Amino acid sequence: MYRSHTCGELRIANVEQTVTLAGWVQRVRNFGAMSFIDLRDRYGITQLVIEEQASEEVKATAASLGREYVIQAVGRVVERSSKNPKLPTGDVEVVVESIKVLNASVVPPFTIEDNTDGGDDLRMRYRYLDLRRNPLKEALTLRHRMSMAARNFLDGEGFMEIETPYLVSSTPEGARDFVVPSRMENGKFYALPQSPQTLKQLLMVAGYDRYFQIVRCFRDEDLRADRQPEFTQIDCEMSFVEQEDVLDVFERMAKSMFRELLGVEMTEQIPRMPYSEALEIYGSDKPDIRFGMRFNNLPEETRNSGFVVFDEAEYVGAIVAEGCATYTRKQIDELTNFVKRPQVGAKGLVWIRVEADGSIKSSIDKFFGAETLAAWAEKCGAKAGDMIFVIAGARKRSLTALCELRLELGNRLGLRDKSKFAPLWVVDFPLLEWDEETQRYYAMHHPFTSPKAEDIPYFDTDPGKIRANAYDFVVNGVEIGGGSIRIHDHELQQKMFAALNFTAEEAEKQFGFLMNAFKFGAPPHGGIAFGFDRFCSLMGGADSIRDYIAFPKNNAGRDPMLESPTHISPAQLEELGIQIVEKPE
RNA sequence: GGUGUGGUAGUUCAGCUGGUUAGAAUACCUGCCUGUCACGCAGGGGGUCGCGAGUUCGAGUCUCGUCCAUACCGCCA
Repeated sequence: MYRSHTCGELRIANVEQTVTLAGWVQRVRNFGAMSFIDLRDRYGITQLVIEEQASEEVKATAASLGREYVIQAVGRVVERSSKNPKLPTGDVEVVVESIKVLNASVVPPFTIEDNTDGGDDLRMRYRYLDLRRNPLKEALTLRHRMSMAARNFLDGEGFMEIETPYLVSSTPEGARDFVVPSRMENGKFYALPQSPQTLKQLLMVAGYDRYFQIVRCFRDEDLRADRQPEFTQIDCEMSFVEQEDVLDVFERMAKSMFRELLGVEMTEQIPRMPYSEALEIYGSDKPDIRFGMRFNNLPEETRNSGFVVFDEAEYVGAIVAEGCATYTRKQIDELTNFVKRPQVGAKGLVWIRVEADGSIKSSIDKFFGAETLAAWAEKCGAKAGDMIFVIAGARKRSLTALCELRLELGNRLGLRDKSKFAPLWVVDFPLLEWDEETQRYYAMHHPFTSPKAEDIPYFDTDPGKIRANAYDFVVNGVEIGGGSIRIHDHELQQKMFAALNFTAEEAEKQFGFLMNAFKFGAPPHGGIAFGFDRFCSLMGGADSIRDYIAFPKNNAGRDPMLESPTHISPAQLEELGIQIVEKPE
C-alpha cells in the first residue's frame, strides 16, 4: 500500500492516527535541527515535520530531497502548535517516522506555483508539469464537472450518447479538412469530421430520436485564443421537434449547468434577438448584452451639411458612453487610434461631448450647429456628462468598428464583469450568404439547415432574403452554441443544393448517402452543438480555451511537447503511396 | 497570407540619446538556523543578449532579413 490517505484529507479528527502519505515535494523548509516538507498531490498539501528526535536516516533522506521528488512518508498525525488557516489540512501535520524516496526529480524548469515564473512556451513544452499547478487542475476539474453535468442532464431528458466515426470522408463546404491517407486504397483519404453533422442526422433517420455526444471535432484553420484545430462539442440532435422545442431543452440545460457549477440562478427566460436586430443594434451576431450602449443610427440629419465624411457615408452610427464627458484629449486619441487600427478599420472617430452644464462641444462644431448636435444627443439618449462617439462610412465596416469600440468602452468602463452572465438566443439567421469572390451563395450555417417556410418562395427571387430556422446560443459576447432545424425533405434539400450551385451530380456524390436516407422516412429533426471548450472557459472566467484542454496546440498548430506535426519515415510514405514535393515559391 | 507586440541568467524581466566588467528578482548550490508555511540570514555559481547580415572606431541598443512565441485581421459552412 503506497498511501492510507491523500494529501488533502487529514483533519483534526485524524490526530493520533498513523498514516502513510505519498506525493510530490512542493517545498522543504529546513531549520537545522528540524524541517518541514510540504507534500502535494491532486487533493492538496499536507505538512510533514521532521523533528529533532527523528532518526539519522530520516534526517539524511529529508536533507536530500529536492523540489518535485516523489516520496512516501509514514508518521503520526498531530495537531499543529501554529496552524495555517490557508490550508484545509492546516490544523494538523504528520510527524515523520520513516520516509522513502520513490523517485527523484531533476530541477523543474519553472516553479510549480499558482503564480508560476514560467512563460507560455515553456509551460507548453512541459505541460505535464504545468498540469500539476492549481490553476490548471481547477480548470480541468471544472471541465470534468461540466461534462458530467451535461451528461446527467441529457440522460435525464432521454438522450442517448452514441459515438460516431472519426475517419469519415472529406466535404468541400465549410472549413478545411484534416485528412488521413488510406493505406489500403492508395491515393484516397479519410477526413476527420468538422462535426458529426450528417451522421447525427442519419441517427435521426434511424429512429434514435434524442442523441448526444461529447465529441472531438477537427478543423484545419488558423488558431486563436478560443480556437483549436481539435476541439470538443456537446453535439445534440432531436426528432419531431420545432425550433421552440430545441431552444426549450437547451435553455434548461444551460441554466442547470450554470446553477450546478457556479450557483448562478437564471430565473428569467433567455432573451431572443433576430440576427438583423443584433447587427443593427450591436454590430455583431454575438452581442455582449451585459451592458447597453446600443447603436443609434443617424441617417438624414447628418447629410448635406458640408462634412464630407458624413455626406458620403452609407451609415452613420453613434453610441453613448455614460459619464465619459470628462475624457481627456489623450483618452479620445487612444480610442481614435483603436478604431483606426487595420483590424478595426474605421477612418476616424467623431466625438460629441455633453458637458455637465448641458452645453455641447464636439469635434464637428464647424459643420453642425449646437441645436443639431443637441437634437442628436437627445435622440441618442445622452445626458449631461455623457460622451457620444460617432463612426461613419461603409455600412458593414462601420457597424463592425462601432461594435469593437463598444466592447473596448465596455472594458474600460468595467461593464464586462466576468462573474455576470448574460445569455442570449440569436435567431432568424439568413440561410445563405453571398460571396463576392466566387460569385455564389454559401450556406451560412450548413447546407442542411431549413429555411423558414414563409421564405421559401425567395429561392426563386432573392435567395439572400431567406431566413433560416437557425439559432446561436451567445453568452457575454461569446458564441457558445449553434444549431438549426434541418431539412428532412428530399425535394427541399435539392432546392437548397441548387441554390448553393451544386449540380445534381455533385450533390449526389458528396451527400448522396444523406439524400438517399431521406427517401426512407426521415423524421422532422433539428439540433444544436455547444463549443464545450469555450463553455468551460466562459464559466471559468478565462478568455483562452487552452487551459481547459489538457494538451492543447500552440498558436501555430504545433504541440511543443510532442513536437507534432512531424515528418514520417520514407517507409511509411511508401506504404501510403505518398511522395513529398517541395512547395513552389 | 497580413498587422501589432515580444525574444537578454534555469525562469520572469530591467537595461535611456550606441560607449568600461550586461543588472534585479526568483530558481539553483554551499553554510548557519527548533515552528516555518512566499521562512530567515550569509556566501556562491550561472549570459554566444534568438539566429544571420549590415551601418559604425564601437551594437544588447540602430537598419534589413530570418526563426520562434503571442494577440488580432483574413480564414473558421
